Amino acid sequence: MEQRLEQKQTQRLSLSPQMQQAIYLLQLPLMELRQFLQQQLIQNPLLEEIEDESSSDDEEILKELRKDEIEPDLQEEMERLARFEQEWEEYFHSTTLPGQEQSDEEKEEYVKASITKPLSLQDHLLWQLHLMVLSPEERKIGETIIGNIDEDGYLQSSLGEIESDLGVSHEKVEKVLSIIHRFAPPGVGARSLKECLLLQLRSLGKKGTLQEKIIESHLEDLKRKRYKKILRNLGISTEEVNEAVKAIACLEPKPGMRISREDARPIVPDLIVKKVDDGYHIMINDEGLQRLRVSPFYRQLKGDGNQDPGARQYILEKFRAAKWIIKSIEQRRRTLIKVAECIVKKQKEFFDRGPKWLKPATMREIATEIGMHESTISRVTMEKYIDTPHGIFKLRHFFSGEVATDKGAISSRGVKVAIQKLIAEEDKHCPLSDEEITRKLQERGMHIARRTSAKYRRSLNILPSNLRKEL
DNA sequence: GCGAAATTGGCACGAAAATTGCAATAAATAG
DNA sequence: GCTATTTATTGCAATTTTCGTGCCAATTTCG
Repeated sequence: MEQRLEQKQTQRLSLSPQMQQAIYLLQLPLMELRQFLQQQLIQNPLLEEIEDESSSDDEEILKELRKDEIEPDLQEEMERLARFEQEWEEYFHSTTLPGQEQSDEEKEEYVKASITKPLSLQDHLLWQLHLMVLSPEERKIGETIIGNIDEDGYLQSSLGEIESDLGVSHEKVEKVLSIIHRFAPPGVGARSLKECLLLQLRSLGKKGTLQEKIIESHLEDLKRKRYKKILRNLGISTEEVNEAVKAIACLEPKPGMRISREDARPIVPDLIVKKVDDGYHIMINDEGLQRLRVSPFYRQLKGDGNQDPGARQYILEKFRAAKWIIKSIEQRRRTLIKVAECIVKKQKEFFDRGPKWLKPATMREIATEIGMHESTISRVTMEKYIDTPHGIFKLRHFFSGEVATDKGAISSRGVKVAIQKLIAEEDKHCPLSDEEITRKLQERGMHIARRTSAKYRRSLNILPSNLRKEL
């Protein structure tokens, strides 16, 4: 075996910490940007929020970047001086040295802590448990059971594990579990889908019904739509099966999801597109976003040579940080608009005619068009939403692969829309197989493989043909 | 109930696209 | 005019993920 020593020369471009932070700001969605700015307002005394709407024009902010001195009111000045002295004291006595800012982890922790956590399923169940009259032992068992319930609402560990962990009898655990089974949302604490559905039926007062019988003994047949087998075995009519199946379909297979859905936060779009006479107007949604400026008073202090060198150093540092934040926000704004404008231009048909008309597009294409790097596009479009006349979409929605057709390329999303339409129009008693769907698409000039149309169908949450078949 | 045909989906593969970790330097400006 | 300091560049490349497809085994349907 031969051993060699090789020397390799590579060239790398690296980023300054400032640039990295600018990139970090670029990828923040609106809500998180608000939190970041809030945090900066607390940490940096030189930053202040512009409250007066009339002076909050973009021009005003840009002027702030150039430094126009503004005389503050005397009273205000005195108050600020008092505040500054106090802050300087704190700064001087703090262990953090200039330039040695909080670590990223600390910042992240701070942001995490400042987000109020929504009430989880567990909190919800514990609250109900504490309303019950129970012995301390039963309460302890209850808490352990609830701790083992996943977010779907199912009990993840076996009763045996809970018994041995707590050193209590099987009967006691069974008893507490049966209490939890009566909690809301119905079906919570079940160990299987069957138990979950039966619990829900019981809570609806439907004990001993046909629905219960079907779940009890034919759940697998029900899943696979073997209706004929069910009606043969139970000796019932097609109508009865149909009715029971409809009722069972109304039950919630994942009861825990109800709670997490209730807690789901509304989507706040970062961008808004409005139709105007000759095209589209794109706006940044900065509702609730703080407008910042460097405090004119501190700016004056910065220029004042008769101060303690430590104080001067502190002000200079905070001044730079404040200026950088204001500039980065402005840069983020410009880039976001630039990318959105390019997307709207490229997807004009989508905006004019609807979701079906989405064109294929990649980040690389957009990047080349606006003269930026694709990694920038990736960061800009990360977790951001755009409000369009056709609804709110993720910015990423406008990027999709292409599928060759007889009349040029169309987006894969366009093909999905076509599949959806084909299935909506099919004969429900004799649904289209993936092979047939593929053939029909090819007739329409869309050339994709059978495997691909099957994957598209699956991504649309559409069941295979045998499971779509109705009686 | 059997066997052939039809259907579906897991796996693997290669290509393309997207994501992520780096931690500079030339040009402009201030002193 | 020289030196020190600040500013302006949203980039490059390695890695990871996604996508489209063929193969093939498992499952379902149908006669």
